[in-house]
Amino acid sequence: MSRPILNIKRIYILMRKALDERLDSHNISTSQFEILGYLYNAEPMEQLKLQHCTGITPATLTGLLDKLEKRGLITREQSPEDSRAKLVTLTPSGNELLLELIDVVHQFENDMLAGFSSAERALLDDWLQRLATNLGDTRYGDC
Amino acid sequence: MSRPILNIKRIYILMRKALDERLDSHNISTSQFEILGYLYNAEPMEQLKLQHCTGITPATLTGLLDKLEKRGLITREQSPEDSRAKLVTLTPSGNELLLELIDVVHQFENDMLAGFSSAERALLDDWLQRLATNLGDTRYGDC
DNA sequence: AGTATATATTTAGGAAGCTAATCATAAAAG
DNA sequence: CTTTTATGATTAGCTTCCTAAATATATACT
Repeated sequence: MSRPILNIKRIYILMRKALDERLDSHNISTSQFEILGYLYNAEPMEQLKLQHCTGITPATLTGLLDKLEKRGLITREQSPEDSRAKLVTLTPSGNELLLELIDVVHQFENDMLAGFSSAERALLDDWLQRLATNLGDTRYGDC
Repeated sequence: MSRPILNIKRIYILMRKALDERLDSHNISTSQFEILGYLYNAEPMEQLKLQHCTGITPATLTGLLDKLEKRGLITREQSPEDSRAKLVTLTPSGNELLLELIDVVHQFENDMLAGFSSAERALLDDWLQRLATNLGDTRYGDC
């Protein structure tokens, strides 16, 4: 019987494992990559905006940023406009790493989608978005 | 830019959260449901076969079965053919619960796929299988 | 101003998955 | 036989994610 939930779960677990292997030499996780990606070529960004863009919860985000900060890939500073908020910025070293990661991830996605035509990839992308929306995805569009 | 990996990750996280909410009153997780499903209407099954069917690692499976056993939903007994192996069986109480869960999950999947036609659902299912295969899925077909 | 409420982040603690190491039993090799 | 190797399950420990509660600052209401 068709059990989409089990396939999604399986794909996620296999994907993370395979991707973690490829990113292992860079000592970075999928979510960490995601965060760096949003900071690329952007102004310093409030953590709150990163939350909205990634859908990652505040508590999780704090932990991820702690690690990135310790490695010198980002900086966190108090926002001058709101002392509660912190502004996150990509460091030059973070920027350099990100450029390498983008290649690795792009190649990985390509391997994962082997056998899918461009049209199929576009449609799959659309469908994944629809699934996320049906599940109550709250990410914003301006990211 | 299209980032299928981030969409898959997001869908998985949202899916588990939403499904956990619906299964919460039954106090059962997605993976626990998956295991019960394979035991439905089947002979006692070796843990090893459950591993192959679900793709869950032995260590994780042990923990999940511990919980199911404690709740009296399954039994574990030494296999007469191989004293290392254990045979897992659904109890009447487990069977009863499973019947309820199937309805909940079916409804959930239906909600998740809202807006998808039957043909689209079939194709999506096919594509998810292909993704899993590309990622090195090792589940067997005879499950 | 002073109090109450709301917001941005952090801390603490839990669930589910993983790998690596261990234990017991089976199978294979000498 | 006895020793080595392989296999089924478990245990211990890590990671990533979550929720709920705490902290600090901002905003709104008398």
